[in-house]
Amino acid sequence: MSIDNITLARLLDETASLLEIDAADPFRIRSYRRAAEAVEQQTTPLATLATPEADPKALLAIPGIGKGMAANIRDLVTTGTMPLREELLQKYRPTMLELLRLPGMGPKTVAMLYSALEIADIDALEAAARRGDLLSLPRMGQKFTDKLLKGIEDHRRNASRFRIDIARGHAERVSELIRQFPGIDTITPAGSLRRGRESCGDLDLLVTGPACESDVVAAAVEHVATLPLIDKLLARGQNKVSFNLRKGLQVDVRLLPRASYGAALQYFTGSKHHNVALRQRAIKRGLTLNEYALLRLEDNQIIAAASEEEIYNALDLDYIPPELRENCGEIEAAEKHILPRLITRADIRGDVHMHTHESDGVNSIREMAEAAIARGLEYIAITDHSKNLAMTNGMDDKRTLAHAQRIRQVSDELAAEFAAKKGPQWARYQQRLNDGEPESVEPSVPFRLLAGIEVDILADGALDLEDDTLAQLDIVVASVHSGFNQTEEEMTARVLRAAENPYVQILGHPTGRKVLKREPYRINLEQLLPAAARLGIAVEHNAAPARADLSDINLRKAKEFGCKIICNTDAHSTEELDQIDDGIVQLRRAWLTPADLINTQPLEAFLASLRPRQ
DNA sequence: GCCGTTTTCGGCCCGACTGTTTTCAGTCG
Repeated sequence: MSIDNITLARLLDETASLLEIDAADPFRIRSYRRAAEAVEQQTTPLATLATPEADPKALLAIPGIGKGMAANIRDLVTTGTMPLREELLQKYRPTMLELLRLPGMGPKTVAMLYSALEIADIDALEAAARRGDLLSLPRMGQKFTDKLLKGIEDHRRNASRFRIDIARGHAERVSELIRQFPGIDTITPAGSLRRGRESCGDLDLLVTGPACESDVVAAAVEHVATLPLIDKLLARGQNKVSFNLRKGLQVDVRLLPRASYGAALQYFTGSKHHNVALRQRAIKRGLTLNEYALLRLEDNQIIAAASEEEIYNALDLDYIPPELRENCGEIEAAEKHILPRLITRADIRGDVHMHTHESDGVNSIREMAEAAIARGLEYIAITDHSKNLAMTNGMDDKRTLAHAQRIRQVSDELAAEFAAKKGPQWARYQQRLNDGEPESVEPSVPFRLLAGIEVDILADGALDLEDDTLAQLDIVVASVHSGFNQTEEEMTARVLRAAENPYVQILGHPTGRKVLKREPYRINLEQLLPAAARLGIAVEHNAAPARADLSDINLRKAKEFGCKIICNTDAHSTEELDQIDDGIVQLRRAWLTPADLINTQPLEAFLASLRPRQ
């Protein structure tokens, strides 16, 4: 069993932490961290590049991987460990890495606790803190001990991160309360939420407006520090407030004058590595970048500060969208003016995976269609569950065909209304005109509903409906919903067999991956994606964070293998159609353009790009 | 340990906050 990139990255990152505890050269530590990040971002499994037969230059081609790190990676791949790591683990204990996750605990403190009291894990630390043993150590008073005990408690209760849509919900609730203070104009979530990471460790909210100017900001800080939803106030400075929400999520609020808002937004959006690279670039130009401004070094003259665009432009770069700021080539692309035109919501024309109350959805066919029209879509497919999913009231062959007939009937009704210049499409157009939307154009084609199915892939790879039934539908999405206890090989073979069925056009949520939850099943994408590309079958990027999706890395893989990629919501209600935004963020992080997705095409072209029907 | 438009050595990003301090080290983002 070969080691995967995520594990490889984790081992390198742990080595960096051990080096920190060992008080090693900070630049050496940084290079281990950078290597870990680089490894995590790779789309090809490094285990295949680290074999004796592989081209030795392949690893060196990755930025941040030099001769030494390549040797480390080869050791990790062949032996599962590496000399430096083993040496450090002789000296320290692996449980010390967990101590570093406690708030206020850094490498120096961990090292000191180990040498003074031989404390190497959380239990021992807690016991020592309760006995008052820590008070005898330098720079450790009662206040530190109390904070540490609370930190241990929080850590035990909730050591996990928050899924992006949950975090965004919290951000909106907090923002609403902050906005009640007079003189607050803008509140922007920064950090990993703005970059569209799938999960957030904490929330960064940047606030600006007249009330944030430095001479009056104290009152606004007071307002934020006393918000009713604060569980525990963590820190409070001149223009910064940190607190925990009851769910355990940490929120950092910064109140900033308008003049430096762009610099702050840039700074706190990150990522850390992107910012480091940007500041290095600034220095080479005789400038320095901090959270207040881009300054000229010689006379501290402000070059740019109010907007991110100004800052990037002053560094001779095109504006870089937050989703790309991971120091993975975006700076070079911005310099050469070759950043991709990333997908936006307006590019998505169709959504061909959703459910109604015929199976486990909550809305009717017509309601889903009207909601899709209201969101500017041109076509959708209704794909309710098939019979194997009894608990969702899945449909047998007969019900499937009857349902298809009703879907086409609604489509015809809407088309008739459209022809008569009535109905939801014209209503939306009229609404947009009234709202004064300049780009609003008269709708020219009627909205279309496609009759589809989300057919179940059984344990042996067969489908649970007859081919004759599938042949009479417009869209067939096939997905796995049961039998997750199979091995990776079995699961891959199962889905591949289903993909051989000529009526299957789309593989629904192919990885079945659930963010921040245990994976329901493992599948070998290195086999599945090329096969899908060869068969002309589309792979779905499921937009819903709550269910399953292709992460940005898997999306890049799918593109590299030449797959047709489609982004669907798998909505079970009209509101869930908005989850397309969560899917788009991942597409953007993967550097995908509208041309990389097939449901950015008008209906006829979209249908033509699907696998041809028999 | 990495890297190169100050290149094979000598650099490598920046500031705020906290707790325990009388000037700062450590942590954090």
